[in-house]
Amino acid sequence: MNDFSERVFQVVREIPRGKVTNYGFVAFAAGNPRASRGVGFVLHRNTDPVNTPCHRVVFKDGSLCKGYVFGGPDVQREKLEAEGVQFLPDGRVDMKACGWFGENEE
DNA sequence: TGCTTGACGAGCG
DNA sequence: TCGCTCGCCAAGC
Repeated sequence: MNDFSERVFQVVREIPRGKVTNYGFVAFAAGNPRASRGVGFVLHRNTDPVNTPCHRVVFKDGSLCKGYVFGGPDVQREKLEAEGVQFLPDGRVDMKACGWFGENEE
């Protein structure tokens, strides 16, 4: 495990329940604002989905990741809805209401 | 050992 | 405003 991926996992674990964030913020928090692609790869190789809620990480516009490997976007959406995340009519996450960008507004 | 790929994001034309 | 390209990182072949 490398420092970058460690930070990625740490940031994801800090996402409050019922909140979501995007790859760009995770990359920024991990120390590489432009490494969003690397974040996606690290989360794709996530070996501990229980402690690392990668389903709380979505696209910048709130879209779910089509490559979600733990059941698909449909399962990812169910997990988020179960945590209280609000969805828009077009199927995207309401980032304005549930977006988390390091703010301690738990 | 080096190139390519993959759950993305931002900048520029 | 839309589309293309580059940047980043790690793993697989």
